[in-house]
Amino acid sequence: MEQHAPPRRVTILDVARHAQVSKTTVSKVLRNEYGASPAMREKVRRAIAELGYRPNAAARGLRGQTYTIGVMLPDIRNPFFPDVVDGVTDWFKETDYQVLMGPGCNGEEAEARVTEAMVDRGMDGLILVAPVSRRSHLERIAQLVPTVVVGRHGHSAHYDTVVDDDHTGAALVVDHLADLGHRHIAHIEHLETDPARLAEMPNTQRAQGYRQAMHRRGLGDLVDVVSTTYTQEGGYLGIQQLLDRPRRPTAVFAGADIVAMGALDALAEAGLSVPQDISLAGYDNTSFAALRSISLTSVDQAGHATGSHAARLLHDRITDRRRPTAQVKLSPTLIPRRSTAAPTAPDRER
Amino acid sequence: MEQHAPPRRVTILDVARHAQVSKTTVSKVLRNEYGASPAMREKVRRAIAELGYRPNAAARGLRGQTYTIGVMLPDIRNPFFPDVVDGVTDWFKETDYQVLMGPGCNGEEAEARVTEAMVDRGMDGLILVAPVSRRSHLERIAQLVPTVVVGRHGHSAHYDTVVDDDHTGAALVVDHLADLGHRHIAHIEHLETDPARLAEMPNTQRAQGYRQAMHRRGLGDLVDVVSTTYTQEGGYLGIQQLLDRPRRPTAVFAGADIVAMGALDALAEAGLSVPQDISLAGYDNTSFAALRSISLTSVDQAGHATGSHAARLLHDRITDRRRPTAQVKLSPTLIPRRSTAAPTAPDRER
DNA sequence: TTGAAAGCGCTAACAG
DNA sequence: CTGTTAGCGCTTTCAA
Repeated sequence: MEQHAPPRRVTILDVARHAQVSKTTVSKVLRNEYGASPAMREKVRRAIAELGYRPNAAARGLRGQTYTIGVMLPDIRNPFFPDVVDGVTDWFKETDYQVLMGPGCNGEEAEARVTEAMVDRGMDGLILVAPVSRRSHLERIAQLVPTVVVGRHGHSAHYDTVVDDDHTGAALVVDHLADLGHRHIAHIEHLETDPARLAEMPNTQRAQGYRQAMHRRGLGDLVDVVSTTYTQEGGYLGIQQLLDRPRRPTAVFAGADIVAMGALDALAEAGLSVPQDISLAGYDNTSFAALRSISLTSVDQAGHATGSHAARLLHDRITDRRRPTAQVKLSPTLIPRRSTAAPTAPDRER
Repeated sequence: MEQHAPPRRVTILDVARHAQVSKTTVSKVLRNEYGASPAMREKVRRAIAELGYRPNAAARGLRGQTYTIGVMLPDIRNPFFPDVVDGVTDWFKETDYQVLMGPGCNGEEAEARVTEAMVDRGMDGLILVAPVSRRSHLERIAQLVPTVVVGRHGHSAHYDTVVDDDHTGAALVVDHLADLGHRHIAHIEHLETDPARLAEMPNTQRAQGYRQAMHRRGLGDLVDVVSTTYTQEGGYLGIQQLLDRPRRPTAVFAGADIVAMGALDALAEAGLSVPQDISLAGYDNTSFAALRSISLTSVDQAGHATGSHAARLLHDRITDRRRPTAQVKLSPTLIPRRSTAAPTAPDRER
């Protein structure tokens, strides 16, 4: 017989009654806690299955944990982030935790809103991917709830970090291009003005790595940086500026694949072909870089590994909140493709 | 003097005491409910600000609402979905609701896990984007919590739907290609085997729309469908099969932009250029279709509008759960680009 | 219009 | 090992 009354949700008390035990025992079985005999466990398990019981997360949260992990993403359009998210969710897949994501939120205000909302909802841990918020806000959040910050250099006493070695990644690109014979290698960077964030942002590290590598290769005089943003439009504008130079670069290192996309647009518009007229490299090794019709040389950041490291660190911190913080730095690798080649007219003058 | 003790969170009771009113009054002000004088409201507002009070969502959820909307996405890698998410979040921006997303989960099992988790967390409403779960599961969820299903045809008594008119969208592509002079127009579809879902899936509608339009244009004999999947690889394999045909098509309608991406790969590999040797059209009008180096003719689905319609419907349903369900169908538009052109060797033989 | 008090479903002390 | 009981922070009757 179907019940047409509003189907009140099964509670822990229903399970207890059905299994003829106390709420406490059911609760213990639920959390795999010590203090329930195998016989009891079995009875409870059966009752849970028979009644289709599911614990109410809000009620749990009021006393203990919510078994929820919040992941804040800066921009879901950037195809690098799905890899990180996959790394996180795969790691937590085997646990009782559920991962929920805060919607793409570039900007301090939006970030604050999302992180506060996650704290309000009693999430057990937060993973903040490439946040742009000022340091003090990150610290404050981390003091309220276990937090791991991904993609931001520098270290904190309150949160763990996972970053890619952007400095080295940039050097990989410069070395690759220099090895091909390029000398005038330009870089399109994301302009960071806020001094508080400056040193911590990956874009800064990449620009710095570029400069240092250029000097190391004896190309210090040819350092040529255009400041725009890590967006498609930024790449488009960046190329326009570079093409206005009295001496055009023979190769361009775009700080992100998305920038390279816009750069490709601008180059096509200018009637220049890649890599014949100019070599182009990106950063992030997104799936679009791999497209045969684009075939963009790029730096692979191991997004999946980044995500699983972050997940593991977060889990450790949830388990022991006073453990000293850790900083994980992952090494990127260069993926050479057809968008980079030796310069046709050897750039030997100077 | 800084307090170094564990900073217990400010509760509604603290606010009440500080404002010298009752918890009830504070609660009413919080929810903008009727029954508090302007003077009281002001006092409470000030106390909230001074104490930096934020309501505990878990506690609220135990009695009333959690002010949380869950959005389930099938695959965050598909660049169409960010538009929908933006539409949703933009709509809810002005409200007290917070949007949280379930991580990309292709497959019934993963979908069930995420939706159940959202129900467990007492979310006030769910938006399921292009779910693959069987109908009965969707109905069950919708009976537990207000739900809007996006991107799935057919209608339900329990949930509202927002879909794009995929049938018409496919026809737009066929007409466009036929107008250009193409006759042998092939289609790469996503194979759907489950009869329970068959008619409801957008991919089915697109294939059907393609067939019908071909007949309408008197090209019924030339209908040519390859069944793979809506993935990059699906597009790659699809082209390989089409090129093996005794008579190759002069134009290909890929069921999704992501499929067209893979198709471009396969075409490049085969040494064929687009649109000189073959015309190619996609579906979704993702930002990558717009890239000048790709310039893919595609169908725009108005993802942002889809999202905001879904948000509005959900909000309406949360307000009145017994309102009859609504089905919103949005009209797609064709965005012609350089990947489609008149066939070079007119396909006039028959 | 205001406030006192009773829960919501669960976990954590503590008693048996 | 098991059960009783007291809250967690909020909303919601229901009196005053």
